[in-house]
Parts: sequence; C-alpha cells; structure tokens
Amino acid sequence: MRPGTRVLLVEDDRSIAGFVEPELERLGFRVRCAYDGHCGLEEAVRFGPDLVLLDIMLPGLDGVGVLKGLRRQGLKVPVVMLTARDATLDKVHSLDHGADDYVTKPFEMDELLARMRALLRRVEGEEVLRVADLEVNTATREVRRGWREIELTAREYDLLEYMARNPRRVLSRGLLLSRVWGQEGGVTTNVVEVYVAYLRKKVDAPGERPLIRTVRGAGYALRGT
Amino acid sequence: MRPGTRVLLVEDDRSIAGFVEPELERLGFRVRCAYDGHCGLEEAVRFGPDLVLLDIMLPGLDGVGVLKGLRRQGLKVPVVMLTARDATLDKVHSLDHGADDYVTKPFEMDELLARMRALLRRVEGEEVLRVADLEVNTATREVRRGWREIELTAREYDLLEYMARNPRRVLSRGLLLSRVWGQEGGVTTNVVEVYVAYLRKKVDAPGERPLIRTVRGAGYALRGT
DNA sequence: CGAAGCTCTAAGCCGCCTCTCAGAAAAGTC
DNA sequence: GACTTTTCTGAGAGGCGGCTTAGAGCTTCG
Repeated sequence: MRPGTRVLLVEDDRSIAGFVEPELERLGFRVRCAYDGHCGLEEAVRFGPDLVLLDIMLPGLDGVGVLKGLRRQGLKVPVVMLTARDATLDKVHSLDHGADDYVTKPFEMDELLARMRALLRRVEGEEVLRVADLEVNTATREVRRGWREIELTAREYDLLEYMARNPRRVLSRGLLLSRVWGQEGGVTTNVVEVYVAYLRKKVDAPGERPLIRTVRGAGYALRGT
Repeated sequence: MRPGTRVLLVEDDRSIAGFVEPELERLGFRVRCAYDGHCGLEEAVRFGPDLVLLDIMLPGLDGVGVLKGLRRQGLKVPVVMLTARDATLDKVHSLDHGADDYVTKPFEMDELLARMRALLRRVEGEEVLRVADLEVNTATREVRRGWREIELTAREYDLLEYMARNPRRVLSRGLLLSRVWGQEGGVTTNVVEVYVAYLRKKVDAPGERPLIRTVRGAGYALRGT
C-alpha cells in the first residue's frame, strides 16, 4: 500500500472517528473526516479519496444515500461500509448499491485494515487504463497509443496516469499539482501547463484526434470523444 | 528448496515458536513470527511469505479465522496448520477452508520440514523462468543466455530470479530491497544499483539486446522487447 | 592462517529531467 | 479593433537520480 493513500472517513460517532482517524494517519494514510452524509458526499468529490469508510447510520443523508450519490456521480472509489451488528438488511442494501465490503461494529482496527488492504490492492493491482486508443499499463509503466509506443519521463507518466484514472473529469491545475506533485501550498507556478504541453507533444501526435483537452478557466480533461 | 524462502510462523506458544524459528533460520529460511491471529494476518499481507505455519489455537482471531482471512484476500500461499492431537474437527475445518496440510503437536522438526518441502516443491515445481533468450532454472540455479552459461553469485542470482518472476513489471528499489535483501526500513543504501550493475555486466553482454531496463524515477524492469 | 571471493558502503561524476521565467499566442470582452 | 485574461512555448539553470569505482568487512576454503 503506497504511502499517502487518501482515505475519507464518514462517521458521526466521534468515539469511532476519534480512534480510527489518528490510527490511520499514524500508518501513513492521508485522512479526511466528515460527520454527516451531505458533507461526506461533498468531501468525496472535493477530496478525491482512494478509499471511503462509510457509516450507515448518519444524520441527514444516511450511508446508503451517500453511496448512491457517489455512484450516480460515476465515482468508482471502493467503499467499506461500517454497520451495526446484525443489520443484515443494511448490508444487503449496501452491497446492492455498490459497496465493496463492510465491517460490523465494534470492529478491531486490524480487521478494518485487512479489508482496506484487500480493496486497495484490487484497485492498485495489475491494471491497464484505457482512454480511447490510449493504454496506460500501471504495472509496467508502458504507454501506447494505437500501435505507437510512447516514452515518458517519470513526471510525465505520473501526470498521464492520474488523468487516465479520472477520464472525462475536468481536473484543475491545483488538483493536479496536489495529486501529482504532492504540493499543497499553491505557489505561483505553471509547471502543470508545461507538463501538459510535454504530454501533448508525445500523446497527441499531429493528425491524431487530440485526447488532452483544455477547459478554459477550469483545467484539463482526458477524453476520447 | 531455495534459500531465502519466506516463512511466516503464527504461533502464540513461545516454547514452540522459540524452537521452530531459530531452527528454520539456521536452515536458511527467512522467518517472521506473529503471536496472535490479527498480527498474523497483517504480517501475511505485509511480509508476503512463500509458506505459512499456522497454529489453530490463537488468542483473538483463531487459526481458521486467519486462514479464511487469507483466502478471502486472494492469497494462495500454502498453509500448514499446527493442531493439537486429535482435534479432528479442527482439521476438517481447516482443510475445508483451504489449508494445504497439517501436523499435530507435538511434532518432530523433521516431520514439519518434510511437509514444508512437499508443499514448496509443489508450488515451486521444476520451474524454468524465461525472459526473451534468458533462462533461469530455479531448481539448479543455473542461468543461461542463449548458449552462454552465466555464473552468478548468490545475491546476483536472487535478484535476477525475483526480476524474472516478475517480468516486464517495474520494480522499485524499495521493493527489491525488501524482497531480495529482506530489509524493510528505508536506509540509505545503493546496494540495489550496485547489484543491477553487476547483473548487467554478466547478463547484458556487449552487442546483445539489453534485458535489464532502468525506468528513471521508478525502478528496474526485466524485459525483452 | 592466508587467499580468494562475496557483500555492501561511500564518494564522485555525468547527464537527463524538472522547474522557472518571460514573452508569445489564443480566447474572451467591451 | 483594443484590451484583459488565460494558456502555451522556448530556453536555460540547477538538481537529483543513476552509474561507476575503489575499498573495507566478512565468509569460505584450502
């Protein structure tokens, strides 16, 4: 599990959140908390987590509602539901709506971690990302467009992989800077623009339909059509 | 049985662990111990052993629980259960959940070793790894490229075998350090680079198409094309 | 006990990559 | 068309990742 993995914890019970959050941070995760369903949904969009821990019982919008909301917005992020013991109906409901796993309260930290790892491995594992005729192999870091092999530097690859993991979404410079470069403090830099230009030179060869789109005033998007 | 084979021992009875662990290490295994079920499961994920020795009676999560956890996460590592005499029900249970063998306490070290060998042989087989015209015979530890015999030192061989088991995949220095050298903590060392250089000198002779690729900013990969 | 071979550390060097900056170009607004 | 805002691009400096080499402990073996 690579460090800096982003986890969103949606949980109103502070006794649980107050225990799980620092524990996860100690293990190197980047954690954000939300204490009700609406905030949770909002944070999921803004924070862009790699994994969501989602309580079922929440004030306002409940866990299943948040889950539905996530899926409706096309977020495929893996979700672990936190359910009360024997809330069988809830589990069924959740899995129906695309939860990936659940743990029943009270739970051991180890058990939660084990399930998180399993999901993250599934997501991170051998994966080929495809956007139109572009292929990004995350295991070998090979990139092809059609039959053309594309050689990328480390930064170029990291940027393209992130964009390919979020196809069609408009990604702001700030977001890319934080996700690919890892910098939070927004210094005045146009390094993102420079690297998008590098990518274009290699990915969108002359004559090919361009995949990397500029959305003026908003950011960039990777999409085929 | 190749040296450096990774064995995870999950056993709370220190009188057994304290005997088995040093014995296995003396024989060239790389051993890690866990003293309860949850730690065992966690270590299995983190350590990535080639074989697990798993006590049934454990504090917290019991052996069958650990076994289930392993299989649920898709780990196919062979497991030898350590059971009390005549705990027939446990055995049945274990084999149901995908244990590969068991020994009953008290056991002779020789018996345990015999069963371990059988399992490891089944898994490792008489395997010849091939990458392009490179052949790595894991049974005899002989390496050839084309018609040329290649003499490697122990470390060089371990490194090459690990790379040949993960062809085309980009392997980071940290991963290689942990899997081949067994070091976890990120100490400042360039030993991986040095050994890659040694391998290159022997494997990629001048004039031959180089198989060992550097992926700048990421690691190394072994591939033919 | 000496020699040879293996493993690992450390230091220096080289070249590519990364990033900054300034100005050009494009897009939007009046 | 003039002006503002946003995006693109070319050039260059510096840093850092990666390679090489020498040599110091260790182990092994005669």
